Amino acid sequence: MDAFFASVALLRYPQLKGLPLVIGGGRRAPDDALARRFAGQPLADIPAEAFPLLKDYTGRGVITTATYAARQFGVGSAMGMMKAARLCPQAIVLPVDFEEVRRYSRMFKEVILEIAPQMQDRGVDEVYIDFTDVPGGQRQSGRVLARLIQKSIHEATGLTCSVGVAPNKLLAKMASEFNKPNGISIVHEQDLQSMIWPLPCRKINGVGPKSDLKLSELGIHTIGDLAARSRDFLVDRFGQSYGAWLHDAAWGRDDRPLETSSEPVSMSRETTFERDLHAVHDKEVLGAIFTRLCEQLAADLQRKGYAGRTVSIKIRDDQFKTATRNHTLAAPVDTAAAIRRAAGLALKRAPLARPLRLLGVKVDALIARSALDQADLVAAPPESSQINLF
DNA sequence: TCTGGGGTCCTAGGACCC
DNA sequence: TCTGGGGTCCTAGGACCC
Repeated sequence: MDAFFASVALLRYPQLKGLPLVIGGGRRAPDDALARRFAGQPLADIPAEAFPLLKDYTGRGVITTATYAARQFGVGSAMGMMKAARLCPQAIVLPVDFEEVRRYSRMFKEVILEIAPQMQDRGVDEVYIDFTDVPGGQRQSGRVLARLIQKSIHEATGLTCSVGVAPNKLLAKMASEFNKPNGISIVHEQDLQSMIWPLPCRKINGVGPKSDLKLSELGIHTIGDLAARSRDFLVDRFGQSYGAWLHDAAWGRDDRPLETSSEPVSMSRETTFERDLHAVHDKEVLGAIFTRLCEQLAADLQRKGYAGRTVSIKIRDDQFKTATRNHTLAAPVDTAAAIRRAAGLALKRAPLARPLRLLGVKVDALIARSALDQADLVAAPPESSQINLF
């Protein structure tokens, strides 16, 4: 989906179309005040001048999505809001409306499933679709079906998307980036040299900043450079698994099947504080946050019907150093009290000398509740046995 | 100028078992 | 005398993705 979060916001506030708009910013909801000020009026009647600007933003958030108008100024996903504010102070900021985003996510996926039932979910705004057995899926190398999907999604939601068609997921993902927004791109096996090899290695889904840096230190900048190196060379420097994978990726080889369903492995909740907090000095407020995270996580698990045996905590200090500790139980848990107790044991072993900016709780090794004997779930401990760390 | 939140997968060392 | 090989589980960190 093209600039998904921002596009969803523009459906609500069409008067902002064409203006630089940035979505993100964490808990703070900059349009709360707006909603109060214009209560009772149609949202589309709120003048663009009334919206909050990036230059007035203060906080620790990052950008989730920027509109194409905002991207012209060099701002983009994952950039800190304060940095973005210097690059494009006049951009309008809106928070992510998660409920609305999830609603449109379900809508566009339903449209696709009606047309092509073999679909793999890749998060809120992305899917893989198998065209193979869809009637007409091969016409004009898939262009006809791609166009039908775009048109159907647009009619149902008002949103645009970009489609890449290729022999496998790796190439299709790259192809989908070629012609944004609202584009279609087709990559055939024989296009590898002309369309894929000139691209920077970073364009491979699975090559991030660290590997990209290491590659460029080896003089490998484009995917063609990568393809020119031997498998052994790459295995020697990147390990058996990743090295061999890099080599295959450069040659456009990918035999991963489409996964139409999957079971969750972990669930977590974490929060970055508005100001750094210290384990001793801010004991009470940290303790309250800790308990709240456990309650939210338990609610998530119960709502989705899962329990897990490994409970982890995550902390990040003022120097952005992250540490995790975990505790594995004999039986899976899904209650706030049991999670809090196990997380407390893990937290006791964590380094807590420095001020903290983030605290998180995670449950791993999940098992569907339906697959569990009720008796396997650890009963909530009595109040008196709770460990109060902070 | 600091850098969200929710995930998956991989690596590597150590304990422990046969 | 100086010490196997294989397997599983647990723990911690890290790369990467949306």
